[in-house]
Amino acid sequence: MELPEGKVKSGALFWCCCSLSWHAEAVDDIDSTAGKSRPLTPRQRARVQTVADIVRLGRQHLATDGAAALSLRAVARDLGVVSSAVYRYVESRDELLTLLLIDAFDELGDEVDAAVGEAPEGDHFGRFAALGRAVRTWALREPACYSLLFGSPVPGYNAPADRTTAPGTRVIVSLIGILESASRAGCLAAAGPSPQLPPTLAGNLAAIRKQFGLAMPEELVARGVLVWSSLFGAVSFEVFNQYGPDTFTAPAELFEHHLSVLAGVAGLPPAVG
Amino acid sequence: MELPEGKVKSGALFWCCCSLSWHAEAVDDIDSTAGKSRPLTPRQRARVQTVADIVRLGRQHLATDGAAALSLRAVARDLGVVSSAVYRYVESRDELLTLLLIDAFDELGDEVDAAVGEAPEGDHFGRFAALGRAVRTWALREPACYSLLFGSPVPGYNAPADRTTAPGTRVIVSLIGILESASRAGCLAAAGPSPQLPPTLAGNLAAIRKQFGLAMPEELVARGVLVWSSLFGAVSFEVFNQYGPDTFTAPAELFEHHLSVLAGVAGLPPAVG
DNA sequence: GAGTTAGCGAGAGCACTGCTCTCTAGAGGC
DNA sequence: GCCTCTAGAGAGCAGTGCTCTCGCTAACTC
Repeated sequence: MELPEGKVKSGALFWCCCSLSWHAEAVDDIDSTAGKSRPLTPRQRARVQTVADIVRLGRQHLATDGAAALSLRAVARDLGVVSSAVYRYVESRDELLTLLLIDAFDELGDEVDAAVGEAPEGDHFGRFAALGRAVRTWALREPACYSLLFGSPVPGYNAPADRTTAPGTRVIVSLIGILESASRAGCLAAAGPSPQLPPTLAGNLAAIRKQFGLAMPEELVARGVLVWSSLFGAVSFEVFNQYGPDTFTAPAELFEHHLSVLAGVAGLPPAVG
Repeated sequence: MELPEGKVKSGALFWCCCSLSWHAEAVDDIDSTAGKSRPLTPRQRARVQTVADIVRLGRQHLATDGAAALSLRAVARDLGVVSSAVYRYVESRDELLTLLLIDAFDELGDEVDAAVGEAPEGDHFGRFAALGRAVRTWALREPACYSLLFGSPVPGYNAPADRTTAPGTRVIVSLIGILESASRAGCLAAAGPSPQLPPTLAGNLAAIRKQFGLAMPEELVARGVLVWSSLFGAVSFEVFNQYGPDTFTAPAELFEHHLSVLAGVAGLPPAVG
């Protein structure tokens, strides 16, 4: 019934302040009091450490068993503790999934930001390609995390939008930033003919432009959205093995080809001079 | 450990004769003897009917609970039978998943073929768009099946390649057929500049061309693969709710836009005159 | 038609899951 | 040094996949 719920619930291109759950609130309180130069008590330190251990072990299990098979009891065993004890730190299995979701989204976001940041400011294609390669590299390294974020929804699990929307939108925000700065530099123009935009879609795209203060035209925003979903489509096909094992023996070459073509779709010039 | 295994194991663009498993073999034997005009025995008829009922109930549960939560016990309850009884008909939960996988692949393939067949032979864009719309329509109607086929792999489950490869490749085979006939009609040409193909990728694409007897150049085959993964990327984003609920209020319009752009990427002229 | 066989369903059981509850020991805070 | 309060243990409930045995009976064989 609630299977087809997505990970990013309210406005993937929107986000607001994170209101944290009860456990996270506790940590948040700790942090805020720590900000007032009061050090953590030993109990608080132990608690933070234990939650971190649980997330770390959870990620290991996620990598080996997958999201749907993630077992709190197994995590408890690895932690050297009885199963009921972990409920002191994590409200439920879903809460642990949420923590892992945020962890993974942030790791992906960090790696994408770092990769994009390494390319020169004016090399728009280079920054776009760096983003794409960072997504692919992370996805291939962490297939279970990638599945959790971009694969089928975990049955019965609904990600809390207020905690996952911000980390979950970092890649598209970064991509839009790259395209927008190319547009402002006069380096963004659709190669082929552009279809006429129907009114509702045009309105949605106008809202996105307004929200981000974009100078690029709506048609190019629409193409950016297509490139975004196409990028993840290509990565998903590779991570989920949809090509079959023998069809492409050098998948990185195929991906580079796709990146070149997609850059053209987005309106980016193929390379810097 | 075995999570990141895909659904289509050996050569997604290849396929061979299906060798069926023990249960399916039994049914196969029935069919072949039936071919010799010997009617099914009452037991055999009952057996075929029961397996069909199990698959039907399994699909219902798949739709409501998702693949990872698919429970043989629940299916048994709905069948009005104790859980151990269904093991007479289905080897394991994984076997049921395989049956559902094949069922879903075939349903998708049938609907795509029917949609493509309705468009005029020479309307290459129309046939391409019909394929895309059929995939999207089916995916939105059967999100759980779509998740099973194109979402994260089910943990611990490995689809048997010999039984799933043929039904699993029907969409890409259809897409390649559309592009090839456009190419033979002289209606296929890449719009933008084409990147140089590195040797390994060129070799893989040459193998695909040879396998299908394609006249279209390798660069256009590569673009076809990109369009294929992009199509499913767009559908996945919509089915898995990656856009957020409020970003695009008319997702069909967005998809139509994507189809137009993707047709250009593949080298198809936007519409028939 | 009698005898045999094979398939079928029931039921118990094992190991596992998420999660709740109660109880106790002892570390932390005063 | 005392008291509180938290962390962990352990039992228990309801569910899962799957295996095994047992008895019934429909179907096949002679």
